Amino acid sequence: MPRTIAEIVVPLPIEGPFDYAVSPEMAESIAEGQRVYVPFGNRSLVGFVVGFKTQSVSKVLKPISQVLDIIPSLDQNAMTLARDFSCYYGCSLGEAIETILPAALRKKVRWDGGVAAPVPFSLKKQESPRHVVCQEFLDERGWGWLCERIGPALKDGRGVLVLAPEVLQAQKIKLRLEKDFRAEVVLLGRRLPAKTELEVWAKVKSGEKKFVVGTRSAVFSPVQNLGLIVVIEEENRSFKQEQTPFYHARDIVMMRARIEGAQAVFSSCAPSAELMHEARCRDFERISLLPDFQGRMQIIDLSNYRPNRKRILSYPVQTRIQEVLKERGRLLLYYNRLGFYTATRCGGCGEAFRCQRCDIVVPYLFERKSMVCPLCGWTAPLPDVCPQCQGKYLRSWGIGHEKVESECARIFPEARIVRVDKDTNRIPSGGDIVVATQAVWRYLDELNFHTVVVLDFDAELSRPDFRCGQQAFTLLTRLHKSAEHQLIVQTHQPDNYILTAVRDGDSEAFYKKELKLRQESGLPPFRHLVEVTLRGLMEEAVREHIQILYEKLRAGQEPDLEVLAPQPDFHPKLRDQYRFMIMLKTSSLEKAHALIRGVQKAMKRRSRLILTVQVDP
DNA sequence: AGCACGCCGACT
DNA sequence: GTCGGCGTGCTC
Repeated sequence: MPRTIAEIVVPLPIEGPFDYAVSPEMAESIAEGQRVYVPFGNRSLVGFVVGFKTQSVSKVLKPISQVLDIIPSLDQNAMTLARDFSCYYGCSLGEAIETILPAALRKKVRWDGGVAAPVPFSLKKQESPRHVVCQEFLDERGWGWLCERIGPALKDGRGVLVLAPEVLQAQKIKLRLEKDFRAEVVLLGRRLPAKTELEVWAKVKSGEKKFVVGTRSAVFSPVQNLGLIVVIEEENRSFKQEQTPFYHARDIVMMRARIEGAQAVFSSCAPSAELMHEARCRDFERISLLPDFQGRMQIIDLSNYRPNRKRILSYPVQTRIQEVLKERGRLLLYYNRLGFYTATRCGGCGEAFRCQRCDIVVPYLFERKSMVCPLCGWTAPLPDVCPQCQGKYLRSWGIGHEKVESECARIFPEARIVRVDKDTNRIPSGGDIVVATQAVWRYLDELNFHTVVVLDFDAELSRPDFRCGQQAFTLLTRLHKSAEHQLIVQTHQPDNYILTAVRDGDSEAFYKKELKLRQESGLPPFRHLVEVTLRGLMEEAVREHIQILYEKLRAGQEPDLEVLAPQPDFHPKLRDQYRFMIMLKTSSLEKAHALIRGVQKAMKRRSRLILTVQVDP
């Protein structure tokens, strides 16, 4: 086909593509997947060539100003991935491409394609390889097993991509892989300086480097002849991008595996229920290398000990701590609530102090001598008098992790106590008792304890998040390993399925029950959730428009496209913005996105209201 | 997403 | 009489 007109998409939330005239001298070199610089409205943008045609419905075509790539930044596989991405997440193709490319290539820079043109690899693709879920800790055994999977892929000359949830882990894994395989491994991801990212990216794309490790965004690494994708700690929420276009690396792994004929290997001590369901439906190979922890876990039913809210340590736990200390054992007390007190109230007017920007009751941090908003970081010292009524009697209450620390100091005066929270920036050494929030997670590989105590298991289940059960299961599974002798859990619901599954080492029981609950509620992985969020500075405006939005969406409801009534978001106010959301339930994302797109177009675009769409939040 | 165009309120 | 607020439409 003569290349007289190019179809070009731009990285904006608008459907394309747009047609542009190709000058005769460009016609020779222009190709699909290239970046181009094009006039767009009254400005110019970096766009992407997605096709060619000889006729256009548009009367006047603007010419492409410049072709920015010699070798297309996006090869055939990347283009297919971008298309799948935009359909799945309901964003424009241009936005999808922008997320796939390294940051440096989103700007108007020429790119010559790196050192060498891609070597034409043999197109020997495995015939839909069987994916694997392995329940394991990355201990000697688990690591060995993983290496046995990576070795053959490398030997076949195929590319290998390894994803870890955090940069620190990715770096450690890189070193470990380099040592074990005596091969060069490159680290790739958005955290690198843009220039470095581009350099490494180019070497990967050219086929010069084919062993890549990285975090979430590395899932887009243009690894050539991709044979294997390994996902470490698959259930970790870091694999979900928390900004538009809110993609989940696991979804991208599955897309790429399909497009490129690669095998996916998921490693986790507690894989997500979503993955386990897919493993069952699509017949993944399933392996468990989990050690037997039978008899290590003890459940303390708090109902048996006169519930006293001021006592965070039940009598049997106190006794146990005393014993462990006597044996010179080390303890971890897990308690995921920051601060000394969790709230402060004026005795006069009864008002609790809230963050001005997020409208939540703020905890008091003893170490910082101030109230700190856990959402936006707003901080203020406790005032002497109530700003509302000038009352002098301010009262703080509620137990935070600092309070747990001070309780321990009082009850066990001889023990050295260390605290771990998100302000801690190194592995806590020493200390007989470590009091920690969820921030301790990143140190768990380095730390082992004689005994681990989960002080408030019920709190883990009280969040309004349908995945909190999964997270509680992951937490307990992980802590079970760190507790060399005993894991003690304080709870009011000793028969909870998560607790019993972990205690009995019966993860199947957990997945069975968890998936049954999800199915009954029509939640992922059985149906997709699409969350439409509207946010803005004026509460009334947001309320009013979420209602309008709801009515329009509801008009397009279908049997398999359920539109739920508007609700305040999980954080109804965040950094001065009010947030409301509407949830759609469907098994067809195309349907949901089509409906939302239509409604968005029909809705008057009100000033300063921001609408975001999230698939499976 | 930007940006221009266009229609109604408080100012040099 | 205008400056400028925001609501609306368009971008090949």
